[in-house]
Amino acid sequence: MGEHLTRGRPLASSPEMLQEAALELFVEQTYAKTTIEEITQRAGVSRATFFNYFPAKSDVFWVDLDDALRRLSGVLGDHQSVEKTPTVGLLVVLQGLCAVAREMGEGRVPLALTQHELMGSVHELQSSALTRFSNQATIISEFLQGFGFSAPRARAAAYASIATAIAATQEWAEAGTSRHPLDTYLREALEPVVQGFAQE
Amino acid sequence: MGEHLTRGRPLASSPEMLQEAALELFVEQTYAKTTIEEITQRAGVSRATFFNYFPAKSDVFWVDLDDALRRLSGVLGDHQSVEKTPTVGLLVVLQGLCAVAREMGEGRVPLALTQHELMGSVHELQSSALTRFSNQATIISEFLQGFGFSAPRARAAAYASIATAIAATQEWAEAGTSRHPLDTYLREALEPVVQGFAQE
DNA sequence: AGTAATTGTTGAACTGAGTCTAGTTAATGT
DNA sequence: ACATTAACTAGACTCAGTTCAACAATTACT
Repeated sequence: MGEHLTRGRPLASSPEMLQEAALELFVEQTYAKTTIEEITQRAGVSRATFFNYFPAKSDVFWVDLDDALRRLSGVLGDHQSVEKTPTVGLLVVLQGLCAVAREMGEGRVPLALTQHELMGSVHELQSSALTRFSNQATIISEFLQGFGFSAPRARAAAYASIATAIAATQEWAEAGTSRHPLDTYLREALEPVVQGFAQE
Repeated sequence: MGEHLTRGRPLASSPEMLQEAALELFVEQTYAKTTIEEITQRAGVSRATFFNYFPAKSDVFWVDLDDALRRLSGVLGDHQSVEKTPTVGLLVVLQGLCAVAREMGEGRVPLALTQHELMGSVHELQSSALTRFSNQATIISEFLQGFGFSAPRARAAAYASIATAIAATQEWAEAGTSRHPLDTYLREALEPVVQGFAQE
């Protein structure tokens, strides 16, 4: 009995536990004033252990969004379409974004989206945000190259799509609770980008 | 004699001096391994003084680009056009970007552009990059609102334009020395964005 | 049962950015 | 001279993130 699924000493915590502890503290006393020490104390582990679960304090901010972005990558990776034209590529990206956005509406909404004002003030969050942008851009850019985009144009289209999606998401976040679902905002904002990069 | 233009103790250094010292060190031993202590030592002032000239170490990386961005803001701010339509607004932004890019070709090229690989690895640079993005986005967004864009669409267009300009600039930087001027890259990359957001 | 291998936890020391403050220095103005 | 202004400096401090060696808890093998 007591058989674990893995070898070695079992984990004393989990990303979820740490995230929960962190979120409570962020709410109580803001992100900036919360130290890793406090987070790990509340979760019942030591400071050093934090870094077994997250590479940086800012990453607890992104757990849910990172999930969503992984799902998006999955959707794009799995996609099998007959017609490999630029237009189709762009539409698949748009559909993927919207699908992920819709799923999110049902589950919990990433902190990174609800608290996006913090991006303006907290350096660590800015840094971690750009990392996400960059990673997604690479994925989408490679995806689009599979649909006949040249490398430069794929990069441009990927950057534009993500940036526009962020703009839309910020509008959505700022609109408060009484608003349309996120994917409506995404579709409306991205329409010109898809149009523009589809031509020719 | 010896009259200064200002009261009080005269400055012992300047942003340019510090930038120069910093650049030498960055080249000699990389950005990450260069400490503020070393930079100020080479410039002949104390560590604390560094923060009289720059809010953060990463800012020495941006001096030239910040200049360029200020010129862009100037161009947009000064602009007086008869026709205040969305299309014109977008074209003015594009022209502004290209003008600034052309001027840059003649002067010194910002470190932030030539060393953009570093953005991938150095947290502080990522953070400072996003700050610039955000500031420019606000400026361009407000500018576009003056041309009949709704606030959400202005934000989307601003984000898309800047992101695409960055994509183009990265292509240009990676193309090495034998390449077309930057503004050619910008025009080509931004054409779809302008097209897309110009349509009604 | 004993022991090796594996994996996670912990404390401790360290680096370096950024903040803050109290005290000093060099200029101008009166 | 002396007051005022503004910059410089040294030092202490906080905290994120890194590194490492010691230790603890589990499974696997014999």
